[in-house]
Amino acid sequence: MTIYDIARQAGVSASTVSRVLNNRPGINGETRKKVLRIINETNFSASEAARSLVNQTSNMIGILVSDIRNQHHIEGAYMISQHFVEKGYCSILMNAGSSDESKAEYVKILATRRINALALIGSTFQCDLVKQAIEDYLPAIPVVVQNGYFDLPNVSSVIADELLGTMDAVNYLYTHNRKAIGFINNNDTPSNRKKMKGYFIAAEERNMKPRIITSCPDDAEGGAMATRHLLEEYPEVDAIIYAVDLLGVGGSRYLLDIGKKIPADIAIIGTDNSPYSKISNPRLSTIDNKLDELSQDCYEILSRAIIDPSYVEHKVVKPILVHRETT
Amino acid sequence: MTIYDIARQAGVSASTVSRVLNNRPGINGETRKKVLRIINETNFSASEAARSLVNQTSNMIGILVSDIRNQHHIEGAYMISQHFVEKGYCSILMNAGSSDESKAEYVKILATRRINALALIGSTFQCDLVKQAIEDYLPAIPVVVQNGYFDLPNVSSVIADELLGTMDAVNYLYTHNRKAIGFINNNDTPSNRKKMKGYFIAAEERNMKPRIITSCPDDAEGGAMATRHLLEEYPEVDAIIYAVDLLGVGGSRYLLDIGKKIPADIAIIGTDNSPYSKISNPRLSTIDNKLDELSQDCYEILSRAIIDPSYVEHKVVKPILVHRETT
DNA sequence: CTGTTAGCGCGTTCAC
DNA sequence: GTGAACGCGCTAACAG
Repeated sequence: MTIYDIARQAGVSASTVSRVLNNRPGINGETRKKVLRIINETNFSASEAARSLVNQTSNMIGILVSDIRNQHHIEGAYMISQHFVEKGYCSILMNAGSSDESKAEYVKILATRRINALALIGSTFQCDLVKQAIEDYLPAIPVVVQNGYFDLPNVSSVIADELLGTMDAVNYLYTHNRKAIGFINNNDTPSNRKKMKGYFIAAEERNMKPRIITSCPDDAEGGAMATRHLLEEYPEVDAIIYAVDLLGVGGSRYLLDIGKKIPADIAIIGTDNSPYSKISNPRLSTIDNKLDELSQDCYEILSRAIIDPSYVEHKVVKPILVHRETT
Repeated sequence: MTIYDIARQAGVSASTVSRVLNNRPGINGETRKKVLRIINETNFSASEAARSLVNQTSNMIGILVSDIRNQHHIEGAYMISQHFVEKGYCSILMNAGSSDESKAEYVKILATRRINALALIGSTFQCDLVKQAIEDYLPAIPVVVQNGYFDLPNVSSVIADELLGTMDAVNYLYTHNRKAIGFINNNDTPSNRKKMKGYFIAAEERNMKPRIITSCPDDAEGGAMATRHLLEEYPEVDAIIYAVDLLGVGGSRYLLDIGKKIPADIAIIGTDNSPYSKISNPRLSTIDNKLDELSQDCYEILSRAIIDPSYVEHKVVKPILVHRETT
C-alpha cells in the first residue's frame, strides 16, 4: 500500500496525498477530508524508509548503553528518550555491549540508519575505537557522552566529578573519626578510575595508607566477597567506600553476618544513590553523582546542537553526599 | 556520499559497488579489493533507508516495553534483543509508556518503520487499543506478547501461569501453619489480576477470609505503607504475599521496624525472583515466574515466525516457589 | 565478470 | 488547488 493506491482510490494524484499526509496548506478542504477518509479506512501508513530517503533525515535519535540491564544507565536513557519522543523524534535505544569493538560497531550501525543525533550513556564509551567510529561515520551529527569525553568537534560531554565525590566521602569519614578507610572497586572503567584516583588523593592528603580492592564481580555477592578480602588484608578497617551501591549492599550484608555493627564498627558509603541504596537494609549512605541531572543536560545539549550543529558544550556536575543509615 | 561516488572513484559502476557491499559472488578479486579500499578510505556506509526501500524490509525488530526502567521487563527485552542482534537484525527498543493510547501509538510508529517482527513485553499490552493497532497496522508480521494474549492470527504469546503460582504460594503457607494470609497488590494489570484471582481461589479452597490491599505505590515505600494498612485492618495476619518483590522488600523492612520477626511472626513471599529479592535483607522468598524463560521462548517463536509467517504458538510456563529467608 | 536500466515510495519543484 | 515529472540511494534484472 503506497500513496499511489490512496491517490487512485481518492481520485487525486500522489502529490495531493503527500500534501495531506504532511499537513501542507493550500489544499481544498473537501479534497483533504476525502483523502484522510481513505487513509483511515485503509489503515495506510507512509513508509518512513522512503521519507527518510527523500528528506535526507531519519528523524531518529540513537541512544547507546553498554548494558541496558544496568539500572542507572537505563534511567538516563529513559529520560533522554522521553524528551525526544515528546519532540516528535523516534528515539531508538540499543544495547551496545561491553567490548569496545561492539560499541564502535553500534556507532556504525546507527550511522547507516542516518540518525539525527547520538547519546552515549556511560563512561565506558570513552575509548579509542568509539572515538574513531564517530570520526569516521558520524563526523557531522551532534553527539553527547554522559560521563565521558572526546576531543572531537561535534561531541559534547556531561561529566560527574567523581574524583571530587570520592574525595568528599573520604574527607567526611576522616573528619568523623575514621582513620582506616578502605575502597572497593568492581571493574576498570574511566569512571571508576576517577573514583579511585579521588580516593588515593584524599588518602594521601590525610596521610592514610590506601586500603583497596581493585576489582570484584559486579553484584552484591561480589561486594560481599571483596569486603571479606579487604578485612582479611586490613583488619583495622573502620570505613569502606564502594565504587557502586550494589557492592555496598552486599558488603553491608556480609559485615552484619559476621557480627559487625554498622556504622559503629564500620561505616559504609556507596556510589550513585541508586534504588538499591534506598531499599537496602540498612539503608546505604551514598555518593550521589546526580545521574538524572547529567541525562537532563545531555538532552538539552543535544536539542540545541540539532538546531545549531556548531553547538558543543562540556559540562561538569558536582556530586553530593547522601547520608542514610550506614554513616 | 553514495555508491555512485564510490563507483566513480573506483572506476566501476554502482552495481559493482553494490555487489561488493553485499558480498555477492562472481566479482573479480582485484575489482572487489579496489572497491573495498575506496569504501574504507572514504568511510562510506550505505544508507539503510535506501536499502529498506528497495528490499522492502527494514531488517529491524521492534521491542516494546511499557517502562524500560522496570527491571524485569528490561531483562526480557535484553535477551530478545541480543538474540536478534546475533542473527544480524537491528533490534530497536522503545519505551511505550503506560497508557493504552501511547502503546498503540508505538505499534503504529513501528509499523511506519516496517519492522520485521514485534515483541511486546508485559501483560499491560493486552488491551483493545493495542489489539486494534496490530490488526490495523501490523496484520501480517509476526508479533509475540510476553505474558499477554491476543486472538489474532499473527500474534503468539508466552504466558506465565501466575494464577497457579499465587495459588501455590498460598497453599504452601497454609500447609506450613499460616492461617491468616494476606495479599498486597500494587496496580491493576492483567498479570496482577491473575495473581489476585489465584489468591482468592486458594483462600476460598482453604476457607480463609481474604485479606487484601488492592493497590499501592509501585515501590518499596508503597509496600511498607500497604503493609501497615493491611495490619491495621487485619492484625492477625501471619503471612503476606506481594504482587511484586519490591513491595515485599519495603514490607519486610517495615515489619522489622515495628518489631515483628520474619518469618516467625509473619512469613513473606514476593513475586518475580527479581534481583531485589536476592539482595534484600532478609532475602526474600519469592514466586519465580520464570521471566527469562518466557523471553527466551518469545525469541524462539519470533525467529520461527519470521521464516514461516503462518507459525503461531501459545505457550504457558509454570512458576515455581523459591524459598529464602522469609518463609 | 561488469554496466545499463528501471523502480522501490515518497516529497518537491514547476506548470497549469 | 492540483498534477506530472524528477530524484533521494540502493538493488535486481537483463545485456553484453
